[in-house]
Amino acid sequence: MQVLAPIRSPRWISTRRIFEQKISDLHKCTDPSQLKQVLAVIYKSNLHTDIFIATKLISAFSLCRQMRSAVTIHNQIRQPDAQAYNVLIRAHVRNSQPSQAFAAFSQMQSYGVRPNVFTYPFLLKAFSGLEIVAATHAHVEKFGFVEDILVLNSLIEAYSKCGLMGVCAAKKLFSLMVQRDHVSYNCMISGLAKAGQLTEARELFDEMPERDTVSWNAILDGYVKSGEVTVAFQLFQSMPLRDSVSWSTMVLGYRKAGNMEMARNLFDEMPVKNMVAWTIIISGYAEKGLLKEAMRLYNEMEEAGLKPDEGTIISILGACADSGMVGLGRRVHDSVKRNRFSFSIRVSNALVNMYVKCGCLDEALSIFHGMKERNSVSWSTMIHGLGLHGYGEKAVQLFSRMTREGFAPNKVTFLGILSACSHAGLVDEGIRYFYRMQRDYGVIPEIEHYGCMVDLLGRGGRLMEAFGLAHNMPFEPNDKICGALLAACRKHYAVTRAEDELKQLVQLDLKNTGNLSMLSDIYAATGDWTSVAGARLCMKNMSSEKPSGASSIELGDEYYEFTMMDRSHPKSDMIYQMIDQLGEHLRKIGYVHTASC
DNA sequence: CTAGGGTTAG
Repeated sequence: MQVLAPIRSPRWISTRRIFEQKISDLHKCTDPSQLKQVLAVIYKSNLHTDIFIATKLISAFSLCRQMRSAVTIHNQIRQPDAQAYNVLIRAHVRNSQPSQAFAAFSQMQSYGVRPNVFTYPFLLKAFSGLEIVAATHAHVEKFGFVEDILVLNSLIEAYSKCGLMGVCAAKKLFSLMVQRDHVSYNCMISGLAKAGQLTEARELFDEMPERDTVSWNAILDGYVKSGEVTVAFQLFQSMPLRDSVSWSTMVLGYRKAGNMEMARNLFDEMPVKNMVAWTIIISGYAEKGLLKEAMRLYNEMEEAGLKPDEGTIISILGACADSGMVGLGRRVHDSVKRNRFSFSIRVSNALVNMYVKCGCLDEALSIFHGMKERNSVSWSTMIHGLGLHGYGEKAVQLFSRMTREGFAPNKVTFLGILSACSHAGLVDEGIRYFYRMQRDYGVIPEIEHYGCMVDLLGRGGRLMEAFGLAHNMPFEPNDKICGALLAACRKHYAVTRAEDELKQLVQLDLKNTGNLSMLSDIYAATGDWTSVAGARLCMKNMSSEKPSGASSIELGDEYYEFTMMDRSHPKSDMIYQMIDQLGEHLRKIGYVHTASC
């Protein structure tokens, strides 16, 4: 970094003014080791207690995820003022540490430092949840900032992120505002659009005195999020000014509608392609299983001199995980290493998840164990991953290690450990976790937890308990629950015993081909071939409405996806011949195929 | 202070 070049020895620094000049550009420094050098020089000159210099340093360290240094510097300020706290709060928010942000705010109050109007916008960014936003609102009233447009805009934004109730509160606040600027309108429009209240958002948009591009983008996003690409596109075409946000929103809209051609056309036409647009288009191809295109664009992006940012990496890795594209995943992993993009927790989590989902458990484990810092997502992902690969005992061990290291398991962690127990046949262990979850950790079971439990009991052969739980749980059974019950019946040949209950449950989701396929297996096991034919016919009729599950494999540079009875491959005749030969061979060596499973 | 992509759950 050029700014730092002149600061070579303490001799250069005679006065604080020189430092001020050098330090005003400090936030441009993205290399932690360079920052540490600067810090050393500053310590020598004993200027680290200076508020101005310290706040600059906190900002700079927080931008390259060096929060420990940022906090240390803050603690050494002699008499921190509101600005010093604001910077610290923003630093925590930037690094996804909402509870630390709140802690800083509390500390500020306990030291009697009065917040200013800039405190709340930062603070509110850290919060999610109606209660905490409402509490902050009360605080704002107590300290007499209710007239400030900056604070009110932030409150509207924060409220409208809290679901329908929050949007109501935001509307109320908005209507009571004496003065509104374009930001107030934009916050409100975006909030309404995100809550799906498009008509109201549109009305507000139409009545706005002045529209800049941000308002258009907010309403555009609303239409895209609710699946109205055509309306969005009409709006897009009538916009007076389109920026990269408008373009990328439209590209996302078409990707979501499954229209990658149109998404690609728009992407190609984009005057300035930024990281977000690249991310959307590459993840789109990856999500659809179009490995070559995804790979080609990824290379093209890097050749254009663009370095993927954290969002890009996380997004593409997520798409790789969903489609099993370990090749692209490795490619992304390589560029993370090459660009010395320090492995943030979220990037590492995304990598662990990708390797787990692509079947590379060893690589997932090695990244997980190499992480300097972990959060509950890291633990949950790894626990679930171990379970997925059949290592139930290891998952249980990791769960204990997680709690020993002071991480509170959340509802997702329990889904992971419950499914791990289920896969490994650890029935009693699983039941214990289900109770501990509620008693020791106050996690209230949701329908997914009941799904895991039904699966756990069912697989373990405790069918009646499984059915009992499905009947008595405080939720209506869904297709997942039915699926778990059907799988259990199929596995344990408990056809007649469960049939009545089953029929009742199956009514719920006849559209799920996976469940129907299991049902037909069960009929086959009892020799009820008429019902088998019925179920198969039903599936065939449905196949036009809903795609059935597909499997995929990556061989060399090619990625193949295939479904049941798939004949799309040019060599499918040969493939099926090979399958027949394999079957013949298996029969010869004594394998008996059963119609059930 | 306002707009776009983004890690854990069958």
